[in-house]
Amino acid sequence: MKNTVTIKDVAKKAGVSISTVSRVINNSKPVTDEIKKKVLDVIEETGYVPNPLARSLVTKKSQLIGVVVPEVSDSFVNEILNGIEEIARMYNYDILLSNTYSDKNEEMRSINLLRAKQIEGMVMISWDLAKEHIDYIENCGIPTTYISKTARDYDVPTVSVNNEKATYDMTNHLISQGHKKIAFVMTSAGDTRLEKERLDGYKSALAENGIEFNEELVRYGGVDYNSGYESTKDILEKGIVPDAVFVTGDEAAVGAMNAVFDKGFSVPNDISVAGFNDVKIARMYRPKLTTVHQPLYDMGAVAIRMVIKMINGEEIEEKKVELPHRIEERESVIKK
Amino acid sequence: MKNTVTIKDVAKKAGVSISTVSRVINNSKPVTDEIKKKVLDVIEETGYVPNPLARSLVTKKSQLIGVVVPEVSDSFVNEILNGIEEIARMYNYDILLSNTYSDKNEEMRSINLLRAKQIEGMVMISWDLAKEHIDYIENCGIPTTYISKTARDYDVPTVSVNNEKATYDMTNHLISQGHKKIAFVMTSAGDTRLEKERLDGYKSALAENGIEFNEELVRYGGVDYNSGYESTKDILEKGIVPDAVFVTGDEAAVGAMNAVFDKGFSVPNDISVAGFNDVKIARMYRPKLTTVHQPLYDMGAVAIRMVIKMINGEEIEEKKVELPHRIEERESVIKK
DNA sequence: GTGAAAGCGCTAACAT
DNA sequence: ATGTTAGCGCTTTCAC
Repeated sequence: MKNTVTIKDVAKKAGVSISTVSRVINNSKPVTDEIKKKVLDVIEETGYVPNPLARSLVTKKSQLIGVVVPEVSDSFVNEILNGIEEIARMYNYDILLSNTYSDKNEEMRSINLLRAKQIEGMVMISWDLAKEHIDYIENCGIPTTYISKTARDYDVPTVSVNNEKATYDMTNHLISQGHKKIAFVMTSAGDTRLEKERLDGYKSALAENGIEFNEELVRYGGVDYNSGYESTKDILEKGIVPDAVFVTGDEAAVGAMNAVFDKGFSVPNDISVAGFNDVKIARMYRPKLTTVHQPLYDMGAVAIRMVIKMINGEEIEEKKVELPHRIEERESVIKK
Repeated sequence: MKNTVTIKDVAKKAGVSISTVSRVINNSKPVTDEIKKKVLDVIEETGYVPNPLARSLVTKKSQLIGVVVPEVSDSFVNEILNGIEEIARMYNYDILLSNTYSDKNEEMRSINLLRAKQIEGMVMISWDLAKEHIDYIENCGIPTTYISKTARDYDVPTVSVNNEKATYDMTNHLISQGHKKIAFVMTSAGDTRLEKERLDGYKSALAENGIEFNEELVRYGGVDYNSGYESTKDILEKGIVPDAVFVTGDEAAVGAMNAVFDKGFSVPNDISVAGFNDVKIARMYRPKLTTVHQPLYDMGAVAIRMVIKMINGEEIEEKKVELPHRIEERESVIKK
């Protein structure tokens, strides 16, 4: 029923040795044109497809790249995934996918599972990647690129945008629109470099414009809708009414907008709201979300290209790739 | 660097034959407790992991299931994917993912790629699956479950909700809220059974309530935001102002709401809008979308369970699985 | 330029 | 209960 025709069958039918067949399918050694044609014909005729398992067993190349993600259904994740998938396919790699639900144990389990499957490389997407896991991966020698808030702290290949600059830019934009009291809702909780960078970007924009930093205006939470909602609600319930709230994630920013609505204010008339990432929902929600655009598809594409380079033993000129961001002005921020 | 310890190494170190090692790791034949412990110790100590490639080569089992999807970033798709992923992992299968972007050629390419990778089974998610592709898959003998608007027309395993009933229910709900002039925006274009079922559901609810069917109120389009937007805009621009618009997809329904807004109407005060699927955005958008809830996660879970059953040669009692739906009343539909 | 043969790491008869 | 051996389908020396 299934593809049961092997290299042996082809060899026999073509009246040559299996080595010759191997040579023509891999173009590994010169073969007489005539004999090559013959073999190709037989392959065509029989519908022979080389068994990659057998091939991998000897070459130690699986043409498999593992991708571990916190959750496919997160839009930040799946827009990156699109880029990974497309480039991988271009290079004839297949993607082995693994969800971790941001669970540390699941994450380790995924790594091991993928490793056992003989993946040649890996793209690791994680909100909050533990140092031990990075060490473990690096120790296994699996060529890996990281897209993670935390991985940027270590000497491993990562791709991201310039978060400090991006945060700075948006804060500045908000200020330029006349906003002074700007709440800052961060979609991360730990003490990571990314967080520090973002906070720095926020603070320095404030400072440059002579606005005093106010700890009460900042919140730490998760990337999801709910975190944004709760953080913003909390601010409002503390009696603070900011001019604008800047949330470092779009789904969370939508949560923030809803919290503003639910507290009886209007976006953007009473309070402006800005996001970060520019995922699909930023364009679908009304008011359309003003946000920091990250080239998510490209980030995935670049990440997997780096992995493939490493697999091929090529040197990576730049371990810390930073892609350009921009402020995407839409409707949720207006001049005050 | 990488896991280079093989079964041979373990055998030598444990002072037994490789068959014995094989037996303990597979629990395939009885082994003396003492010797088993010894082997286990060595495995522990060396960090030995069996090479699944070699194993697959002989057993002809790859523990790989292919999943082909139109696009990971579609929320309908990725919520299903979550279910697939989790159950697959439970059964120790890995997921090989392939995006088709709804392109017929890419779809065929994906099938062949996955097949070459020796997948044992497949879940096929497609908006509009060609008969030839189904035939091809079935002909290859790859155990496959389909989640597709079109596959339900054929004698292959599928999972879905009862679309006629679901459409009927929502239309009825709308009518019960006092709506009479109900626009029906479908997220499919072809002449498929699903489409017919949905249209039937819509029509029969109308008929039962003595409302005349009006061709001018129905539109055919895609599943995306934009299709919903354009279809609804078109209705409004034809000078038709419906009481409600029922869109058979949530992202498209959000598009519909925005079209309503952009034409100067309010949802739900002027026009009610209902969706289908109940994906994340239905809960995030304001007004929250009243929609037909489909158990997407479960659909994925069931689909892959069916595939695994087929792989194991078990009989599938029910080829056409229908999961329960329900009307999720939120804010976008109100009494007229 | 082509074929023979070894071997990748493992499982599954077949012996013992 | 354990060891020996023959492959699984392929690539790759190594001869010719």
